[in-house]
Amino acid sequence: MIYRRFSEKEEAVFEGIMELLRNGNNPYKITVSEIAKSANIGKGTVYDYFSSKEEAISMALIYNIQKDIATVKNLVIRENTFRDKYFKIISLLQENIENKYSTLSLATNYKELDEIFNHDLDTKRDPGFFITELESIFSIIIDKGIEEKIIYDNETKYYQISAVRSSISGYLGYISHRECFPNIDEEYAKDVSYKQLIKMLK
Amino acid sequence: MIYRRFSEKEEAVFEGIMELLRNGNNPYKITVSEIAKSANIGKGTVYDYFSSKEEAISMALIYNIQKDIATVKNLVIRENTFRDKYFKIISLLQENIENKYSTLSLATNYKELDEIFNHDLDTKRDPGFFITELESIFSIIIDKGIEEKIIYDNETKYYQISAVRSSISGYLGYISHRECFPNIDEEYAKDVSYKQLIKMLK
Amino acid sequence: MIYRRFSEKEEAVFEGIMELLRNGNNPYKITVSEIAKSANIGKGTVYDYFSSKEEAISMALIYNIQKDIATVKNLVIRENTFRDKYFKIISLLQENIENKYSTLSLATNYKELDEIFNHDLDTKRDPGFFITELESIFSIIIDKGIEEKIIYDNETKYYQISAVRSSISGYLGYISHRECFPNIDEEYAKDVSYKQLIKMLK
Amino acid sequence: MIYRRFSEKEEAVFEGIMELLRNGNNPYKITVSEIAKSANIGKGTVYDYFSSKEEAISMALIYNIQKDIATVKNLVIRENTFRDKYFKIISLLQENIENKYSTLSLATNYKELDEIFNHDLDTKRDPGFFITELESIFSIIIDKGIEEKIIYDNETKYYQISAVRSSISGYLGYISHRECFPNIDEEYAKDVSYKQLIKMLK
DNA sequence: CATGAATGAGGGTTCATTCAT
DNA sequence: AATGAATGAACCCTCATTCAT
Repeated sequence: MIYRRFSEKEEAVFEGIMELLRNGNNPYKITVSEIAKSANIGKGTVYDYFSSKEEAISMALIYNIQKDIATVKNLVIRENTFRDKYFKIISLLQENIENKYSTLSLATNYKELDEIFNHDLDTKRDPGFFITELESIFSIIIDKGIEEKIIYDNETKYYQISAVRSSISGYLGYISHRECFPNIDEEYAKDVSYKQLIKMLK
Repeated sequence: MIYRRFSEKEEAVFEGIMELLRNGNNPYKITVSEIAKSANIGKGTVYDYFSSKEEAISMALIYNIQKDIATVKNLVIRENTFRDKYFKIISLLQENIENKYSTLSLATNYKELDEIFNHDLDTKRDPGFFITELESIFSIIIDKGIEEKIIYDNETKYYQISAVRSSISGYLGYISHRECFPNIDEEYAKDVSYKQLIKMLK
Repeated sequence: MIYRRFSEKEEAVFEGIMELLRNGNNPYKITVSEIAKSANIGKGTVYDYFSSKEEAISMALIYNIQKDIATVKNLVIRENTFRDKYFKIISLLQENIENKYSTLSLATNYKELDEIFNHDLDTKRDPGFFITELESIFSIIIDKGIEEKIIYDNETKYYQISAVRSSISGYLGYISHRECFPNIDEEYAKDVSYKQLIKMLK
Repeated sequence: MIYRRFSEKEEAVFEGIMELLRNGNNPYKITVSEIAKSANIGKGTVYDYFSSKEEAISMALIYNIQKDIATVKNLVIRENTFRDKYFKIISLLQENIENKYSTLSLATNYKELDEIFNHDLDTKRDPGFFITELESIFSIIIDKGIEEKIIYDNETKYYQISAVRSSISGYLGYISHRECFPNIDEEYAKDVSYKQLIKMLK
């Protein structure tokens, strides 16, 4: 999606913005002054590298979504079994969500980036980039499951991917509203999610 | 959550705000002038009924989420079979999402209401209200499925609810990113979602 | 200055305004809502009797200055000796000043009424009304002093009046900035003022 | 009271505000737009140097009171005789008062600065600063009078200072309401004031 | 008469953006 | 290249005034 390398200043701006978001700042309310201070550069410098505040924030988010997806992919690949891979991905997504500002929940709602920030980026050219990336990770997991014969390969690709998406969403729904499930602990919720995934794919 | 009745002007403001959102306005960028114009009242009048812009928008959203959930519930109850109820709910949620500004996706991310609008509402007192409401609808569907013996009752309540949430999320994921699935039509996606639900609960 | 009688509502407004001022409200910041509430009448009613907020406040002030001057005059006349009359007037002015909102200091700065409230009143017609009134009280005091032979009658009228004005101002200066004179008590300051008056008129 | 130096822009704001006041603008009604225009700077720039309109106005007034008192002091010191010093101070005060917006009458009513502008300044820390400054000038005059043996040194310091304050107030009362004294010319009023001063201190 | 709901002009303040240094 | 002082458009909100009831 964004292929070129970024200059030191650009990355400083990205990191400054993410720092602000991680500290609980509302992305629609952060100011250029705050960004500049957080990035340890002058306010005018932001405009030497970005043509508007919206662009800077949009690019910072996309940059981080990409980075986070890449990280998730690497760590999932590194796990050996189907079960470990699945538990890894839901743990990573959970971490991301709990990190106050979830780049990855933005990834699934990336339309917001365009609509809310009113800044076009390249989503027009490659609108499903993030989804595609995520689904490639899902594929890796499914392939492992088939290899391990834990799940069958008797459904369409769409069905399989959708099943992973569904079971993950189920777990993330629990995480996002844990207070609604006082009797359910994390372990159990993970097990339920895994069980549902297998049932769907058997 | 909000139990009292609203005055004519309050509802005009709510409707004005929803109209703006439906027309694609960014909720973080709409101005009091726009709200007043859209509601056909004077700017000052907004402040006779709400103490701030944030309050007006927050309340408009909550009001509409409640209304939309109630509508969904009524329409789902009205359907006769397990299958019809399930297809009804995913169709209604789809409609809501496609309406440009989805109150119900806000319902599942209602924390935003607090955090982004910085306005407390009553979510503090009853934070899981919307989720609880939605899950009561899921329960109705599950009960029907059990009654029809299409699904079994051999899993925990949490498992059952979570299964509905998962399979719905799966379908909504398709809807939200249809452009990523050029070969999949709506009918098929619905069928997949339904099949996954049944598999999880068998 | 204002000769006609005032209706019940008009006096309610006057009293409402004075109440607000006595409670420390800034006269340039009180609102019509506050005035109406303080006067226990509807906001619209204020405009049935006054053509603007400025007029209401101006008239309230003038009304009260007149009332206060009349009170001072009566109480000064009632005192029997030169000394008692002088001590009476400075005590009354002191009370007025210490009452948070001094109508009488406004009287000597009545230009403010016009300039600050931008409302013409009748000061154009009778600009020195208050001053003249106050000086008639000073005259009464002087006459008594001459009668008692405590002071002589060998200076011009202007000189005599000016002497009273000066010695009173001297005392009020002390009252207004008592914190600057930690070692001077009220009694002593009054005695000094009286002594200065006599010296000027001997 | 305010010891630090002011930047060019700060002084521009001060001068802009004073210009507005000298032109008869009500200090409670001047707007930030007017201030900015009068100071030849942008509206936003005011807020780079002052945190609110009230602060800007309060500081402008205090700054000018200080400057004016310092000027008065210098010019009074420069005069050689008791009589010249006294005539100098009343002339300077007269000028100040006639300048439409009298900083020095504010000095004697400096509580207004706090109360009316609702802005704290340092008056809390040093409430009598202006009064003390003025009285130090009065002292200079008195000392000269004693040196010249025109007045005696047989009264308390408070009495002496109070006498100067009184006689000055007497003259300023004439100036402020000249229309009430159609037969009295300025020269005569000054002579009366001077005579009263001497009588009080003999 | 009396009211207070409704209005919208106008105010203080913020902040994205520019540009001289 | 980097800065931050300066700007002014645009926002939220207040409140004097009106007018239908």
